[in-house]
Amino acid sequence: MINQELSEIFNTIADALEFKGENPFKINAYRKASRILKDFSENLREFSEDHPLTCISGIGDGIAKKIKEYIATGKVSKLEEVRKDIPAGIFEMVRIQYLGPKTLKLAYEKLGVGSLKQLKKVINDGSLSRIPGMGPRKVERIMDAIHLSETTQMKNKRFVIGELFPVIEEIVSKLKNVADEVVPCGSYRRMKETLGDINLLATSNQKKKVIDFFVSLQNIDEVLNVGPTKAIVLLKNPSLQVDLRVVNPDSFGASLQYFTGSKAHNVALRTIAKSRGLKINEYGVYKTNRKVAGKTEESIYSSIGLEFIPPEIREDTGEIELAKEHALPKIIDYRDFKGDLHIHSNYSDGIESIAELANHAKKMGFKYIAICDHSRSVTYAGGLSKDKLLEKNEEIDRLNKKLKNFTVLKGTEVDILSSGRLDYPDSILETLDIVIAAIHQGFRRNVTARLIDAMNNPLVNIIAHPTGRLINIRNGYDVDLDKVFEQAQKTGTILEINAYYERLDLNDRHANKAKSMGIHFSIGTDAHNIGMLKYWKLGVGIARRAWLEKNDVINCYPLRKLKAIL
DNA sequence: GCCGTTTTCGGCCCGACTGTTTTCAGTCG
Repeated sequence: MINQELSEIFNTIADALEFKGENPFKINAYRKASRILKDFSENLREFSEDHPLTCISGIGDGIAKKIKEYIATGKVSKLEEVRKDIPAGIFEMVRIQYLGPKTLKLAYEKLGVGSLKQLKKVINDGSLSRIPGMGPRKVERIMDAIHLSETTQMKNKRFVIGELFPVIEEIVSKLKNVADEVVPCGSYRRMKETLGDINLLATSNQKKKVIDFFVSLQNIDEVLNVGPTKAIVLLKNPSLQVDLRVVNPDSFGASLQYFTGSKAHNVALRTIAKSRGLKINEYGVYKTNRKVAGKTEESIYSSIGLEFIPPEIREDTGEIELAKEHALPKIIDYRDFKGDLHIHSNYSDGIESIAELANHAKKMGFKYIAICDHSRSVTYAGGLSKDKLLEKNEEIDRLNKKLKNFTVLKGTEVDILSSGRLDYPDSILETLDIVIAAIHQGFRRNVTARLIDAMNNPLVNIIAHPTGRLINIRNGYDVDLDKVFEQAQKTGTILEINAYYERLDLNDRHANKAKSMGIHFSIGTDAHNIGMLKYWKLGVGIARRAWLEKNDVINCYPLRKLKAIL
């Protein structure tokens, strides 16, 4: 993907300039561009055809020119130029913790170190620690970091957010024994689909006590960093970094804001504050030495004239400009969610009975659920024969008579076969309240055409997990999403945001694009057991990141309106 | 290299922790 490639190129240019000791602000401009392009929602090649690249905030004439050069020629001459006289090994070593540009430059100039192999040599023979400015402890730290980077292969490894739910929950509940408040922040609070680390914020007037407790928790492999208000540890299993910051209760809002990020969002906020003669840090907002805000997160935003911005959209992708105008859309709230529309029961490959699922969902506060078991061809997942499906319908009818203020919808996740046909005839689909069509086979066979055919059937309400990707496991189907979106727009077909944590499909960027075309969405956990129902929140999180509003998501509709749209 | 509710020039977020220093540089988030 070209965006990714350009992102890496500008990051490497930044590394090179940093090694050379050039203007830090110029370096920062490249880093910023790298970050922007990595998360940019459109394909840059196509985007550049009908937009000036400089309309992207953070991309100016210089970088725009380099992007165009890359599109035209497949290379960026600036990159060739700056890395010409730097050994290639430097670019690998700079990824290792504690090996920054200054340290690498020192080792290069004094000892000619240009590769990891050479670095290890000067560590082992003691020459590195004899350089002025270095010392035994610094060298030891570097040695550990090298070891870590070689043994764990966790280079840039990001964890799927749902996998970390239990890990976060456990640490938070333990910390609550010693701290007043404990809140997970960072990309978890922003509901990104993957997390690189865990950031925890605690409030307490006895900070040291909280920190001491934290660094002595079980399951800690190594304490990387510990001070009076902050500690960083490396967990054993899973092997990831957890940062804890402890502040006084009166700084809670400021710290929450600071620790939630994103970094780009925070930098933009602090810049606005500065232009207004204010200073934002993690303790509050200050006018010279007087604190003017900090207790709540809302107070931080209002102190610099901004509307409150929900965590999930703090990515500096236009939310700040709208907040200045007090014109942010009212994005879907977790409380708007009325029920899960994609659940499997023990009729196919789920664990629990429909009654058990219904009772549990009702306790969770849902108003309805849809039971959408697999269709007959999906034999490996216990797909239902026609007769079995009709039998299931009858069971649901009986159950609905007994349930109060709760409804089970009769559904299916019907397969779109390799031939392009649906796995049930229309006469069967007609007996259902909700029909989700999905591809589980033939991932490379005319996927786009098959999806379009399915959408042309008026009995099909929803397309499940439209791209078929599994995060960190496999790429999606061979599908042209633009065509799928066009067809969904034309036919009024609803697209699923599958909330299972390995899918999250559509993702935030796709959903945002589809919304702009007026497409509606349904959120389904694809739960195969009761424990998976809780991941509905991930679906809403993705919807929020996609800037969807209540009306865009059919799970927010009361039952009558839901049935009407189906 | 980017950007503009002081500006097309002259700024560019802010602080914690570590280690090597005797007041601060480097790295990280």
